[in-house]
Amino acid sequence: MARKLAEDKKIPEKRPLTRIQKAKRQTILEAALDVFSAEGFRGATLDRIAAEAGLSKPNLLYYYPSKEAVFQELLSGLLETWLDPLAAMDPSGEPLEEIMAYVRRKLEMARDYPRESRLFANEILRGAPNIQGILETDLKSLVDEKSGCIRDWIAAGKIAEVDAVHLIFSIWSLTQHYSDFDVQVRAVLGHDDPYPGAAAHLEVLFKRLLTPA
Amino acid sequence: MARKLAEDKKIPEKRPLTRIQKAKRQTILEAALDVFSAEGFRGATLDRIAAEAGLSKPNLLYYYPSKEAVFQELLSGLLETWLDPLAAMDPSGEPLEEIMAYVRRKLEMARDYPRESRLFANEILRGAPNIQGILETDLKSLVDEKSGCIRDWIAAGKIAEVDAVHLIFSIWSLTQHYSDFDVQVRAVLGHDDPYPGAAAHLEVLFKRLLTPA
DNA sequence: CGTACCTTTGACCATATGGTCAAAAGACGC
DNA sequence: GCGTCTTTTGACCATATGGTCAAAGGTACG
Repeated sequence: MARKLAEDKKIPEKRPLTRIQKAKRQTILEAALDVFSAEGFRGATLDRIAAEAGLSKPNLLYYYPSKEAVFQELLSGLLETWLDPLAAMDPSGEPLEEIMAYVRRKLEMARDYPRESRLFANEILRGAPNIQGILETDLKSLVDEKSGCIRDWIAAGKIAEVDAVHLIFSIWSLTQHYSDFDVQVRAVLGHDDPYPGAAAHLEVLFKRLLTPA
Repeated sequence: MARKLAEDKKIPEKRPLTRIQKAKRQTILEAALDVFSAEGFRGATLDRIAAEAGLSKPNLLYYYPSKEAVFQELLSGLLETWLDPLAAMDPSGEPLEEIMAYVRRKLEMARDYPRESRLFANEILRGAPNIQGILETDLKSLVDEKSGCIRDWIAAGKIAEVDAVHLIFSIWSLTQHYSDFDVQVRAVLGHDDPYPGAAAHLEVLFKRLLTPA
């Protein structure tokens, strides 16, 4: 039967995926997140992802055409979640509080979504082969917008003078450090939960940096 | 010929390596640093490392018994270099200046030795399978010592109150971010060199954080 | 030269891995 | 119960890759 006008391979190109298909794809992505974030792209194997998802390898490949396809869907799906907190920074809010809220939110994400954080770290470390374009367009324009907003706050004397873009980098690096370098942090800190201390420290750090003189 | 009393495999177990052997091993490590830092452990192949070093694969394996051996020697060889700047922090120096010097030194290393930085980042991201022990012993005791020193400075009123260990984490993350996340930084910043801006920003950040009230 | 050692390599091997395929097994509407 | 479509799988393939080996090519030194 000619399937619509689709250049299909496996899954029929009917617009709507069935519930079941969506669910299975979700299961696969979940398993893939586990494996990719722990082993990196090259280190991850389809067999392991399939096993983790409770499928056979050919069955996985029925839902996604290739290992790369899984990885890329995972990555692009996570990107928006990842940038959400920055996008949520409100130009009309109270400046210092907006920034502190962003810091807190970002640290919570590091704590609650370490796999996502590591997946990105991995991709960027490798030179971002899959998302360089997005970084240069979507990410850049988001940062441009928000750093402009920060600059306005500075000009209005609401927060102390800082380089707005490097401030954003600082927030990223200081928060993600606690997920990406988790083993190192824990090795140094012993077995206590690092996050309460981290939260308190970042609170101090950014308040001292940003509170107007 | 019975070779000494050695459980050798390839290279004879005579204590001193010849000049030539040292040189070749160095060449191999240099090539390995290139490849491992760019592709990660699993992504790197012996063929590529050998090619980069100008050797055949069996020849490389004559100098090192396995891929893992190359990686581990590389890693442990770099560790001390990597921790040097922290070790160099002088308890009897001028506190704020000692810390700022450490920050500057670390940022220079991020700029000048990005491969080393990425190699470590990679290893830690994977859960530090090869150096967890070292982190929990050598690294931990170095950090314990230096954070004690920082605490003394705080008690003496020389710098503002901060969590000493998280301060050290902050220095690591803020500086290494510029090498490990280089593509991202450059994607956002455009094509200018990020380092001058980074240096200025970190100067401001740590001075505001640490200057006593 | 000769000999004893060091170095290098082409050929080869076993395994891992991404991916294919045809056929079996379900689902579902009738 | 039947026919059609979707889903699943066992068997299989090509390639990549870490690693071995025996033999050839140096090298140093008497």
